[in-house]
Amino acid sequence: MRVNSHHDIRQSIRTRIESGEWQLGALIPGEMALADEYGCARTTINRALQTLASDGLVVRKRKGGTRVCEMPVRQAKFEIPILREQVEATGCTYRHQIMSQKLKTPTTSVRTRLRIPEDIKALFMETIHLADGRPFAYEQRWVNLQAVPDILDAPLDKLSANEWLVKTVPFSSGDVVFTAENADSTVADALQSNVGNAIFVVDRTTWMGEDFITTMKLFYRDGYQLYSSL
Amino acid sequence: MRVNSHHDIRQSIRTRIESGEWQLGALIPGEMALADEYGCARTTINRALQTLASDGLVVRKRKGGTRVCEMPVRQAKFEIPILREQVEATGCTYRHQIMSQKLKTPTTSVRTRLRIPEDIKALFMETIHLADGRPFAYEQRWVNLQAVPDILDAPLDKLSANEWLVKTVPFSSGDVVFTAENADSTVADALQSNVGNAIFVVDRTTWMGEDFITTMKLFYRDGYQLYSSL
DNA sequence: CTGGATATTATGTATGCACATATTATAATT
DNA sequence: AATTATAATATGTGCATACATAATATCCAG
Repeated sequence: MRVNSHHDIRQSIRTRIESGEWQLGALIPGEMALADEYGCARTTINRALQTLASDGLVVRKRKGGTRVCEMPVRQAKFEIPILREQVEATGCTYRHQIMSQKLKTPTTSVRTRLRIPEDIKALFMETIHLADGRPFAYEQRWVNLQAVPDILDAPLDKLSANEWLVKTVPFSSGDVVFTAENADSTVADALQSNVGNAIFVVDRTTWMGEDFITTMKLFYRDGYQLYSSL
Repeated sequence: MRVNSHHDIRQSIRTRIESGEWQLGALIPGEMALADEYGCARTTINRALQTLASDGLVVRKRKGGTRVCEMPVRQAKFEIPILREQVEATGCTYRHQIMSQKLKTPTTSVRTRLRIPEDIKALFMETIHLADGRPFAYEQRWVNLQAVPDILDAPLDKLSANEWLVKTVPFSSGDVVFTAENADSTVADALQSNVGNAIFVVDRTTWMGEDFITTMKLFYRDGYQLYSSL
């Protein structure tokens, strides 16, 4: 078994940090010293430490040396899956149903988010995503037609707007806001739930470079849980 | 300006991918070819590509070459801050108040989560976290005393259990579940809210190696938003 | 004592080289 | 034709080296 791979060394150093061998914020030995200790080249240690740094476990500074991160930031990470995949992952059959789809003048808030001029219309659509025929999530979406005019020709009954956009504009950036809201009658109706029920809501805006593409609000069915680990 | 750092090259390749120069799933030139094109060593290209791979932008396979990721996974990432910091980041003054704190026999569900034997008690506490004197979040927490007996000696009125645990067991792992719940009378009371209001809830369990340390449920005040970007 | 030039130091990065390893393509064998 | 060796190939990794860069320490002049 190779024992001098940057991989092994990284794991070893990680363990030593987590075991408390070096306190929070403490300076750990320099690359030369570690290379000596592990019997490898400085390059290898460097690589291991750089990885640990990008993982947020240590902080490195030229001349200052490497020290254990003072306040190890707990980062939760999770994937934002396409709804189809999210549903199919639970073993259910996915289907979606477009409730409405029309060109409308966006509200001021949407206009601001998507940087749409005042007199321009945008595509508004409501979709229900179903798992085994039961409502899984209700989606309200605005699409900026100036950014993606082609969506009007897309077969949105086959492929959800979400999927079409992911395929068409794969490398967009975005932001996400999670909230809890009480269902109003529209949402309760769409999800076959009751008015007032607590609904997990995801609000997402997506852009690519200068083009603001879409903003949507996703209301998950009662009891939905978003799981993550840290 | 240096133009041959792996950093620059990585950015360049990233841009070329995002611009669509190489389609989704397409094979991109080999390391040798790119090294030639950029006029640098293969090592440098290798490093740039490895970073891109760990970012999930490309997939690399020995002999298979490097290709643009078929299904670029959207990953949202966010930090789980200490409540004090979260409150102070909004410019408010943080204070917390312990409502109750006692040794109790945990419920079956908690016993399972924390791997506590049947006849052993655990520490249960309720805390209200305040921002400028107004309720910000209500916390229900169980602490496994077999894992961290010292918490009984901690000045929990000065330092919240959360902070004490982070300082004492800094490198623990955990999982997190986000949900929306309707406030019951206990929660509504603690948050000075109304029964039935939609509450954003975070449920978290933390362990370190084999030791299960704590599990807690955090009820945020009305209108709380968790923000993230992708 | 203070400000600023200078040396020192730990990490950052690029390179050439050698070899390892996984995977595919091809050839040899049954 | 199917199976099994073998070669070819792109990436993975380690090393020695050289130089770059940022931050600190030191020393010297005023």
